[in-house]
Amino acid sequence: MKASIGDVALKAGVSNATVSRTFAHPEQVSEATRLKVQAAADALNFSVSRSAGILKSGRTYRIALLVGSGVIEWFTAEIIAGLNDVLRDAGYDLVIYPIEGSEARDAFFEELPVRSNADAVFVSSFGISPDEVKRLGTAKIPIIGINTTSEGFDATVGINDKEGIKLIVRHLAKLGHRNLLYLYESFSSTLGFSSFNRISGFQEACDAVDGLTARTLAVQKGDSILDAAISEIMAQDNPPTALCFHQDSQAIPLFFRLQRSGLSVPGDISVTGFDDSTFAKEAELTTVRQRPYDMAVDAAQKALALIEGQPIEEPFETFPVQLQVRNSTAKPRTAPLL
Amino acid sequence: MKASIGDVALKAGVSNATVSRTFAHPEQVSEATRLKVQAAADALNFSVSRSAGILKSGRTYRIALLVGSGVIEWFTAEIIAGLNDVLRDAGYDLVIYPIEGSEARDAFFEELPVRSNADAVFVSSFGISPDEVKRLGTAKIPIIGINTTSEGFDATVGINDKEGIKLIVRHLAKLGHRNLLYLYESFSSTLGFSSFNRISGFQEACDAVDGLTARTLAVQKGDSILDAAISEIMAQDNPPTALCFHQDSQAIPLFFRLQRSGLSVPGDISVTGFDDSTFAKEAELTTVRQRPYDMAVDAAQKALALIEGQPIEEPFETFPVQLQVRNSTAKPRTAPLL
DNA sequence: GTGAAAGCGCTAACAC
DNA sequence: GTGTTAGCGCTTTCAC
Repeated sequence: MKASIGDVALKAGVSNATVSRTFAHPEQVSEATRLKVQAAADALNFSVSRSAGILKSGRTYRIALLVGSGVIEWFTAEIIAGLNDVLRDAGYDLVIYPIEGSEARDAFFEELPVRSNADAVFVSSFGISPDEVKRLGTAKIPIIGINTTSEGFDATVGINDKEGIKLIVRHLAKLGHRNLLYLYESFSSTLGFSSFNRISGFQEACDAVDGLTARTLAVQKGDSILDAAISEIMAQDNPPTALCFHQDSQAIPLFFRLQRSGLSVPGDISVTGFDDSTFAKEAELTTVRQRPYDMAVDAAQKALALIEGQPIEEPFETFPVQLQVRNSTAKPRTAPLL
Repeated sequence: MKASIGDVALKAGVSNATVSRTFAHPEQVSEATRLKVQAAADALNFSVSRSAGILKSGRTYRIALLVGSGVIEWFTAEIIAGLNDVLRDAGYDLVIYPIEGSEARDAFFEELPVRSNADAVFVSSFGISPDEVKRLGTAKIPIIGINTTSEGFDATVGINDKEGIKLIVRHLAKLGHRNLLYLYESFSSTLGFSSFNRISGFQEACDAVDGLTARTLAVQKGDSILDAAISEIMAQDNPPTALCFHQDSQAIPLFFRLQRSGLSVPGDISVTGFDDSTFAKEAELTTVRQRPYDMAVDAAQKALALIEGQPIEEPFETFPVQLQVRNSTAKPRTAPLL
C-alpha cells in the first residue's frame, strides 16, 4: 500500500541507503542519483516515515504539555501557540495532556505516560506538588515549568505575579483609593501557584500603604462573581472604591453588568484586571500585561537546549509585567454613591 | 540509561516476549509471572515505548490538524479541545499545523509532511482548494473537514452558516428592521468557506424580505471595523437600524465603543453576532450559537472509524445552529437618531 | 504459559 | 558516491 524506502530503491535502481541519504543528507548523493531517486519517490508518493528514524535515534520527538484543564482559554491558547511555533520547526510534536480532576491526576502520575514517550515535559500553571515533580523526574526528561514554582524543575518561565499586582495597588493608591476589594474565583490547588502569589501580593502591597483598607473575596465559579461585585459596591458600610479582579476575563463582564446597574466606570467605581487579554484594550481596562506567547517561545527554546544537553544560560526566567493604565481607573469618587 | 524491555526481562528472569505480553495482553500471562515482571519494571522505572510498537503496527498514532492561523482564538481552541479529548483516549496524538501565508501553504502541500506521518488529517475552517485536497489525498489517509466544503473529503462536520445567518435576518425583519448592515473583516481565502456562506446567506435572506435594504461592508483587519460601524450608524442618509457582525468577537468591542459615543443598544441600534462565544451572554448579544467542541468530538470519532476502515453512518454531518435572542436586538427606533 | 526469532522502516557505520 | 549490513525496541507468530 504505502511505499517504503525499499520500493523507491527498487524503482530507482539504487540501494536503500542511497534513498535514505537522498532525503537526510542530499549533499552526499550525486546529482544524477538524487534526481533518479526523487523521481521514483514522487511516482510512488513516498515520504520518509518518521517512526523508524525515531526508533533509531532514541528520541521520541514528542513533547508533552500538562495543563490543568481541558478548556483552552486565553492563557493556555497563547502557550500552545508559542510552544508549537518553536517546536514544530525543530521537528517536535507538541502533545497536550489536560489533567482534570484528582482521579485523572493520580492516574497520570501513576502511569506517567510521558516516560519513554516524550523528550521533555512542560507543566503550565499547574499547582504541582513536590512529590509529583519528583515522580515526574523519574522519567529522566527535562521538566520545564510555566508559571510554577521552580522547585524540582530543570527550567521555568513565568512572571512575577506579586510584582504585577503590586503595580495595580500602587497605581490605585496613588490615585487616592483607600478601600480596595480583590475578587477571584476560588481555584483548585491544580491551578494554584500563580494565583496564590497574585492574592498574597495584593495583601502585601496593601499592607505597605498607610490607611489602606483591603479585602479579598473568593467567589464560586460562575456568574456570581458579578453579583458579589455589585453587592459590595452598593454596600452601605464603607464600600470599596476600586475592584481588583484576578484576571481580565472576570472584569470584562462586569462592564456590561454595571452599565445595566446604572453605575459608571471609573466615575462610581474603578476596576482593574490582570493579563491584558482579549477585549481588555477595547474595554479600556486598566490591567497588567503579560505575554504568555513570548514566555512559551522561550520555554520551548529552553526545552530544546535541555534535550540537546546544552547548558542553559538562565534556567529560571522571570518575564516582565507592565502596568497598562486605561480609562477604567480614576480618582475615587468623593461623594457617597447615593 | 533508559530501561528497555530486555533489561526488565533479564531482571525478572523471563523473555522479552513475556514482558511485552505483561503490558499488552496481561491476561495471557500467569499471575506469578506478571507480578515478577511488574516488580522488575517498577524497579527500573520502565514504561513501554510507543515508538517501537508504532513502527510494527504501521500506524503513526499521530493525527494532524490543519488550521489557517497560528493564533488560537475561540473556535480553534474549542476544536483542539474536542479533538484532543477523544483522540488522546484512543491513544492518538493531535499535532497542530498552522498554515499561515501562501509560502507556508505551498510548502506544506509540496512536502506534505503528513504523508506517512499521520493516520488522518483534519482541515479546519480552511479554504482549501480542490487541487490541494487532491494533493492531500495522495497521502492515502482519511481527510476530515471542519467547516469546509465536502468536496474531496472523507467526512466533514460543520454548521449550516447560511441557515444561521438567516435566523438572524428573519429575527430582525420580524422586529421591524428594514435596513441592515453586515460587517466583516475582509478575510483571506484561507479562511474562506464558512465565512463566504455566511455573507451570501445574509444577502439571500435579505432578498427574501420585501422592502428590506441590506448592505455588506468588508473592513480591513484591526480596530477600524468599529469606526466603520459608528460612521454608518451616524450617517445622515438612511442609516441602518441594525448591525450584523460576522462573529461575536467583532460585535463585543462595539458595546464599549457605543457607550462612549452615547449610543445605546438596542435603543439606538440593534446589534447581532455569530458564534455565541466568549462574553456573548454577558454582553446580552443576540447571536447564533454553534458548538465547535461538539463538532470536534464528532469529527474525532469519524476519524477513528475511518482509520479502522469502518463504515461511517453519516460522513457529512451538519450540526444545529440556534438563535440566541438577547437584549441587543429590539424594534428599530422610530425617531431619527438626532 | 512461556521462549526463540523474525521483522516493522529506516539510519549509520563500514567497506568498496 | 554508493552498497552492505546491523540494529533501534518492541510485537507477534510459531514452537514447545
